[in-house]
Amino acid sequence: METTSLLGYALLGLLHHQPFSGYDLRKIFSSSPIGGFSDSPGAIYPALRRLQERGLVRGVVEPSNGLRKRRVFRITPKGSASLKAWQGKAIVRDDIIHCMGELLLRFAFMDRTLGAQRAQAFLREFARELSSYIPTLRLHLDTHESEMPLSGRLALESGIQGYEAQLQWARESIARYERRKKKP
Amino acid sequence: METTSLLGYALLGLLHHQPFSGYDLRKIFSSSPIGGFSDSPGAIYPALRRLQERGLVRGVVEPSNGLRKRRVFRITPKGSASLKAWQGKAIVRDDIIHCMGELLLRFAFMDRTLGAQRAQAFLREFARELSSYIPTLRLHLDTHESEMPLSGRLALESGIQGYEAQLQWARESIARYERRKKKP
DNA sequence: TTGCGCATGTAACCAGTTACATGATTTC
DNA sequence: GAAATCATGTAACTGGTTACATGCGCAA
Repeated sequence: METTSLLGYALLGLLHHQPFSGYDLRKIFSSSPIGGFSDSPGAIYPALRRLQERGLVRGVVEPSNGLRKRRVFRITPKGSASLKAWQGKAIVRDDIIHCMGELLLRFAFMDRTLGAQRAQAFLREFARELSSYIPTLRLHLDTHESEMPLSGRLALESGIQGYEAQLQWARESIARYERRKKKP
Repeated sequence: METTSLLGYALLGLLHHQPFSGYDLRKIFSSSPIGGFSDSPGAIYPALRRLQERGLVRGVVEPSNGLRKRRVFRITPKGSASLKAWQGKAIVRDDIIHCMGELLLRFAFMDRTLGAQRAQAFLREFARELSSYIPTLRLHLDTHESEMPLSGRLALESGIQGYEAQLQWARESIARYERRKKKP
């Protein structure tokens, strides 16, 4: 079974917007707070090669402004389909617990791939899963409070408040899409 | 250079509190929302073996209530020292960006290792780094707003609000420690 | 001519994932 | 005697980290 790593999808998401060289992508990762991916060549170049081997991107050497030749990668139709399939997957509780960063990454490129409609639907699903999970965390905290030191309780509390902030963000974002639809 | 993985430190943190078998630790990871570690045997048993090889824990076989023998692990003085050194490290911006989960894990066991005083100091450092980082994120969002689709802006906004929630949590937690000091 | 910024890569290493193997004891 | 639970482990694979290697063009 051939799977794509989170880094792979991040690359696909960026390449869906426009073609980039490996070096460009490294700069993007090092200069912007996207996801927190490493900008090391040992991560990005092998990842691009894997995507190419699987036909999701295609790199062609282009001699840029007199400098050293750069290999510019473009996403293929197959790559675009793979990206959209990944973004469109249903959200389950386990994603909330273990893959929050992945969910945000899926959403980040969504306007330009699946469109505003689907992005809104994603946010509604996200909010639904969050609002069903948060009470179970609260319950866990209440029932195990006595066994935990203050720092442990607070660490758990931090997680809960983080989820609550995400939920609030999701609701505000849905409203933002609604407002934009009225007057574009 | 011998380093300890995040999972390794999580195990040390739990074993600092009391001895556990590998199976106990698996159950803890699968039943509680700690960090989001895997409860798979392929992760935990090798991690325990590595800790033992480096003298940070010691496992002894104890025939429990007639069931199959269990190997119970205890933290060693060297393991305890290593745990405390890790928890006591200075917080830098890169920790905020790339290792937020690690920071929370460091804090979660802190009452029982470094004490309430040091835990409070940790929270103050944490709040200081957060409050210096958040404005740079806001700036980044403001300056790059035009190039990003709505979903991209919102994803970044989500990160910022998450950090703000953490900051608020840290301040409340500091206050909680203060209050507890007055009347224990 | 030294060094820096652009640009691409490779190799050794390591930890986590998945899946499988094993074995004892209790319960139905 | 079949199944469930307790309990420990191994092996193949994969992807990211770190560090190193290389090569071009330009400016000091």
